[in-house]
Amino acid sequence: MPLAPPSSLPLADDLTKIMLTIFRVNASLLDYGNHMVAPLGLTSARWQIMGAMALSDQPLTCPQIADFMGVSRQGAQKQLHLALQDGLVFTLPNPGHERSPFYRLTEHGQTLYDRAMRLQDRWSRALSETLSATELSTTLHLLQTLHHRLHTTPLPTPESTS
Amino acid sequence: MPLAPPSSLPLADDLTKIMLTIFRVNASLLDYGNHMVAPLGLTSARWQIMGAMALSDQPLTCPQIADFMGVSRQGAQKQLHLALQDGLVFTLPNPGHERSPFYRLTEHGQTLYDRAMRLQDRWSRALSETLSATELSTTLHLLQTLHHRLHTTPLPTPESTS
DNA sequence: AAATAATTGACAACTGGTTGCCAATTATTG
DNA sequence: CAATAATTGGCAACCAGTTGTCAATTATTT
Repeated sequence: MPLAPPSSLPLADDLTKIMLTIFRVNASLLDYGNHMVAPLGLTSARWQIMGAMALSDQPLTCPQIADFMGVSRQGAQKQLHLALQDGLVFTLPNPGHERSPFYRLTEHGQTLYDRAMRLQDRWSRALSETLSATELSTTLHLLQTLHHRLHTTPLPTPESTS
Repeated sequence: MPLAPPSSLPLADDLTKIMLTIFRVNASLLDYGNHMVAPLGLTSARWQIMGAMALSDQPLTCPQIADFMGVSRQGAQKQLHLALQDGLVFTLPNPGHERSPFYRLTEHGQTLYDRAMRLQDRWSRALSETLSATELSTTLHLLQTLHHRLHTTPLPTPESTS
């Protein structure tokens, strides 16, 4: 996905440029997200895993959180351990599974999450202020179909010399 | 940047959703890129750094490559060392700087890069086939302005209780 | 009920990126 | 020309994520 070769097809060419821009925007978003919640003592990763618990009415286990975040089980586990250490989260015994407890936000964690959410809200508003509504919804739509297509379009193989 | 809280403003709401989708698409792209070039013995990171050298007519130093990639100097350095070990790249003495050599693709590296480029081209075509041209260009445009706005919109601070 | 399969957490190793510090080189300035 | 500042590479530590292996628990099948 890295660099933009001049393709013959304008469609594919635009798509390649979109890919590259997505990489850059993704990096910027992570970066700015990190800076934004840093004053709260949070990181983007910490914030994100807190979101899984904040948005669920039921207490969640680690694998459930991983699924929700679209991340590996061990990735979620790592962040949960760190969140435990940070006092953002505590465990509840899971009657259905001895070794796999539920995780919930502590009061402190909930407070920090709420403050992070307010920051995100203001940031989003500021950023979206001068953007066109139709462009925004078109973009959202295309990104979603792109995401879907990514999971259904087979990868080209080096063998096939089409 | 993590999760989508119901915002009152539809614009900001869409933007938040776009952010989340960007994260997912970004992850998918990296993932698929890695799978695509894996048969060539490459990774996305290796491929990307090769692109910097392939697309430049002049030989480049590590800091130049880092700039081009939008990555830290040490990040580029790491990949260059690995690319050296892999025989994808070799160094040329830099008359202007004793310790900072030029890097260039080896023949093998160039061959692999060309093959990766052909894969990327076919992949892009396949992916873009059913997408609308206007949606693509609108999306590209919005992502680019978003990227730009990210670097000009100040972060909200926890203090300001707007 | 017992054997087998799937889920789960701990641990370790790895990729890819960051930052910070140091020493060497190069550039700039006085 | 000498002092100082900036650039550069090497090294180490760190963050965030992945995969793989192992043992323990839970689910399923026979």
